[in-house]
Amino acid sequence: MDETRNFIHDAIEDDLAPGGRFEGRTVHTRFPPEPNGYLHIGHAKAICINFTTAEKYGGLCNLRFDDTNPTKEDVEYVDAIEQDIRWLGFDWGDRLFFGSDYAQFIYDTAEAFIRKGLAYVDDLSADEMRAMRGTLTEPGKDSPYRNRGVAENLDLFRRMKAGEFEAGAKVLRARIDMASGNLNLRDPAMYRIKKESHHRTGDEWCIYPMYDFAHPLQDAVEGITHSLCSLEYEDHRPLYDWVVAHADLADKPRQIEFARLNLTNTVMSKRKLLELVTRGLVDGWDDPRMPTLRGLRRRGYTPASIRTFCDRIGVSKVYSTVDSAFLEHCLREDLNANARRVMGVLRPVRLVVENYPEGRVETFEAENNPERPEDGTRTVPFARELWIEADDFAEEPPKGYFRMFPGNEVRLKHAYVVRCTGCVKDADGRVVEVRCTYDPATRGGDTPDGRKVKGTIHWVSAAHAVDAEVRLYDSLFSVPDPDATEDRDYKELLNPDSLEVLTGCKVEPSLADAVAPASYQFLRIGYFCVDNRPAAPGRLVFNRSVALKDSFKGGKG
RNA sequence: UGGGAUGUAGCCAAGCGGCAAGGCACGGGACUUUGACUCCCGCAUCCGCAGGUUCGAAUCCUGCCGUCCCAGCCA
Repeated sequence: MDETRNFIHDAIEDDLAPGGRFEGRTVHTRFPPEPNGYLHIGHAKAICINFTTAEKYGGLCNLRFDDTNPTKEDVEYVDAIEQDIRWLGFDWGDRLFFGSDYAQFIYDTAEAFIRKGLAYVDDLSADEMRAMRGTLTEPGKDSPYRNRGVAENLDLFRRMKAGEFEAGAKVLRARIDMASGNLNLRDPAMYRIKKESHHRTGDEWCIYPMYDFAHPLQDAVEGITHSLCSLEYEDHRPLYDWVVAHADLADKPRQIEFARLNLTNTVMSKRKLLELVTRGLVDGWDDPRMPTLRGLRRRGYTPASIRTFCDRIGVSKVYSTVDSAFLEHCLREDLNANARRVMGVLRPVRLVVENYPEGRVETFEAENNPERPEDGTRTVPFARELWIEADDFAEEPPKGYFRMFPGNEVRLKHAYVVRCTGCVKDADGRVVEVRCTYDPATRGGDTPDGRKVKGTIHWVSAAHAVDAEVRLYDSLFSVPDPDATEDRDYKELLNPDSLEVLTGCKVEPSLADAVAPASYQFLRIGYFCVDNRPAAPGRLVFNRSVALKDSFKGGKG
């Protein structure tokens, strides 16, 4: 983590250098979510950047809920957000803050701005204000209330606070420059009237500060040195600096913007994610196909894999969309190293070992993880009748196929080498049973005579197998960039095959008591986790986190 | 002549005047009791384009082109 570099680190090191803006200071960042929705992988990037940047320089990172708009925010999200950040493994110590806690301070600062002639109360309606703001290419016009005296402004502002005016009747505006090329500087609103209960301050206030006024003050009060945010705030930086410059505070935090994360085959906007949930297009915020942290968690993503991902995608100011395959790669890397291997048959077909005595059962020791010998072994039972993957048998093998087909030898992982003798089909010609004979000399799967057996397949003893439901997930959208397709509603681009539910799957008995959040590698298939929503007693549900890579390019098996 | 950013491989991304890192994806090979993992090899004579400065430019200068963001009393 120390060797990663980006332009933010460069900027911080300049600031810390002798003569720099923050020479001798402790680097202090913050993650400032608005409690109006669940966190997603895009937030994870911001969380990682803020926490790891502070850590890199021996600094601190605060968690601050940016709750300045009572109409959109809810306490229910606060807990969820805290949980998700903790789950990722970050710790804000005792530095949990709420923007609303600074309400009085921000209000006092607003009065100070009024006294300095930097703000005025405007009676214009929202529509009138918009009409007078000008356009991208034309300057705006001064409001007729722009030159009210300090005393009148102060009086009006206090009466706004006292609740004398209805919502929308008046706003406090910064007095900057109605002709600025930067629209954010055309006398932006600083305070608006909202007669609504706030999730923390209740009915104490009926005026609430706007982000542009509140955020820089919150940063400054907390002693934030580097306020890291996304690119769309670049245009707001002059305003941020303006507020900070005129506020009566020693600290002058520096805002630095970076590009937010986009991922292929998914959407990241809160609005769209919310719509997917409310329309029932997914199974809630924690649907394993959702890019929310809760969705990823339920999918089987580990905190480590997400942090590695965020670390490796880098930080820059270029609008970018990262290939989801890279996120999957990071998950496989983590799970390959840490997930125990088991055998599970998703689409079972019966295999009968003709020369194996009926009723006989023997057991084999199977390694739990070849990448971690210290994880030891487990016992798997073997008998005459087994389940194997339907895909692992082909009456007429495609080119390059080296699994089970008549006459071919294949190894049953950990057990014996068997030779396929044929199959039994039903009236419709469907294979219902595969037949084979085993070579007793190959116990454990070795070939004492040194002969090569190319194929190795997984299996489960029919008599000992445990039934399970397996959910196969794929990408939520069938196109790389659902947001970019303007001629079609993004909901039409949902991948119809993003979920396939398989019942009657057969897994080895060691999985009988598996509980979330355990992850396993089902040999030769992929990584699966126990679904973290409570299943009916005795029922096992596995979610596929990500499939194993498969370099077999032959025809369908 | 609105303002602010940004263009390095299919996708991320280093690079900061000395002769194009790395990862993902992809292709080939080795190994293999997972067609996984691992390991090799390949993958930008070129850095949006055009000029210029320089012994030397992706890095500096000029011009052009493309893309993104901004007209909430949202954040």
